Amino acid sequence: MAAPLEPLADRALVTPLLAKLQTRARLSDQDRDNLHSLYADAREIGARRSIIREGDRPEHVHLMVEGWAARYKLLPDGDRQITAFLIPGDFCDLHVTILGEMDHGIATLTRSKVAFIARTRMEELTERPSLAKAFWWSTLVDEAVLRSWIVNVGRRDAFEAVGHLFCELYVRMKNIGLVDHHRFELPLTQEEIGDALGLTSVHVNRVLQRLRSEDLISFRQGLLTIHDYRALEKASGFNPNYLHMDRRVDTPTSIKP
Amino acid sequence: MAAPLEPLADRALVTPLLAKLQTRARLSDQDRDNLHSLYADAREIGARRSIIREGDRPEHVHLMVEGWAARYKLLPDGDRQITAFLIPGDFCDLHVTILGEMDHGIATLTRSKVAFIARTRMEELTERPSLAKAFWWSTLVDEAVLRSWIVNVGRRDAFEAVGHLFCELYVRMKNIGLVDHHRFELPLTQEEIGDALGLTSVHVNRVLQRLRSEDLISFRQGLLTIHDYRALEKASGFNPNYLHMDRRVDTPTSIKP
DNA sequence: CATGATAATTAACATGGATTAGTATCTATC
DNA sequence: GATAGATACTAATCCATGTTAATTATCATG
Repeated sequence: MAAPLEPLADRALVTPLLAKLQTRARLSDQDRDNLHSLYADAREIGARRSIIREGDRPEHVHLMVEGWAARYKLLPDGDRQITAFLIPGDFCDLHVTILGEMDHGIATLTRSKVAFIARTRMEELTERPSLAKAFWWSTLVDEAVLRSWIVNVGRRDAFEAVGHLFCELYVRMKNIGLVDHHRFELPLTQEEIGDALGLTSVHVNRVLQRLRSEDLISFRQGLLTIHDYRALEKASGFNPNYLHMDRRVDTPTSIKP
Repeated sequence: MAAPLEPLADRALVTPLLAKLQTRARLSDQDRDNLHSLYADAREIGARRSIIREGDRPEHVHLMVEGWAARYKLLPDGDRQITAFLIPGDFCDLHVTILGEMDHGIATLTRSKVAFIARTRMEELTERPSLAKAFWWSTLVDEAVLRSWIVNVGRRDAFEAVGHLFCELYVRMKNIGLVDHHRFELPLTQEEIGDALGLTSVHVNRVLQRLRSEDLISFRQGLLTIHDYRALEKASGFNPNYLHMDRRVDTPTSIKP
């Protein structure tokens, strides 16, 4: 339960999780209080640290508060395939209660803040239909993103795939208020980008050069600027419909991180 | 509501849906009756017919009763990426109520029987916690399968990818009682296999030849026989853990289709 | 500021799978 | 059982991406 005397200021605060869930769901003040209470046990985790491993049966649900993490699977030969990038407001393992055992691992990419939420607390929350529905929506969008990644890896060439990934991350980051003037933190190495798209870091490098030479982006020191979003969208065949946000991407939002 | 005088014989019948959901969930007789009632409005659909298209806001949830279908996305250049094969017992679009608009299409591959279920009926059913949980489990497994496909397309070579797909379909078909002596109906053209794995039909053909020449499979006239499952599993790096079935794959089951 | 660690870049070469263009075989239909 | 349309199979060529490895840039830190 949330503390009884939650200050109003806290209610005004829009966390990434809240921003994300409000994309589609209408949430009451009490829903918001409940969501804020999830941050109670937020822990700092260093960069490149494991959050959960394949085979684990974790006691907690994990929620990204700050920083980036990746969901990945390892192959027998040591290759790694990243299947999702997790940004603030994303749950790492909403499902683990039902599936039992993790079939993949999750690790931070940057120094992060991760909220640990007891499974029972999660179950309490999902008894509220509004929150259950909001979480359900969020899971379904995750699924739609996975489908889109299959297309990216299966049918787009490297140039399109990188462009598409950048468009997706731009929209997702914008949705939680973390884009400023077409610019956002993208703390990924070229190898990590390659591990997400089934490419080598060498080839990712080639593609990035081309994206820069065509004046579509700047990308240095973990900051990505998209100079011409429409052109990038077109060059990569990006259509944001699968992210299921009603808001127009270009509408400025007043979300504060 | 199920008919009040459902004959007992019907209760004994194990449909693919029931077989699948019982993999993990314990279901009461009433749950089963409710599930059987979903088949009330089952319609025949010819091969290669659209079930839903991208952009649709369907009135019904669709459930595969017989036959095969595919979930796919089309690219601007006309390329197609299949993101899932749907077999009996699979829901096509459990999510559409919440996401609103389809971000991909679904079409039959063979002549099929598809149950049409009113959205309101679905909502009634999910008020039963046992069924809500069973559906939730099924959605999460679908998500795990998507992750696995990303690995398949992103990191495995064509030979491994085809082998991996065959292993997955073998386990899924076995789970709903449609495998007989390591042999099951796989009514996919080489082009459809390619569209699922990001390969051309020409290359799929080469891979199939190799799988045959290594005595791993037979595949003709829509029937796949896996001669050496363990070897195929090994050659393709298949690990069934992501399908989250407790049952051992090799345990014979008594399910009748 | 020297030291190492990590990441980005470049280059030379190798290759898996695409492309194209067939031929052969199957299946359905009249 | 003749015909047409799908599907399966084969072969030659090409290119996007992988591989390997060396060089440079960037970053953290004692």
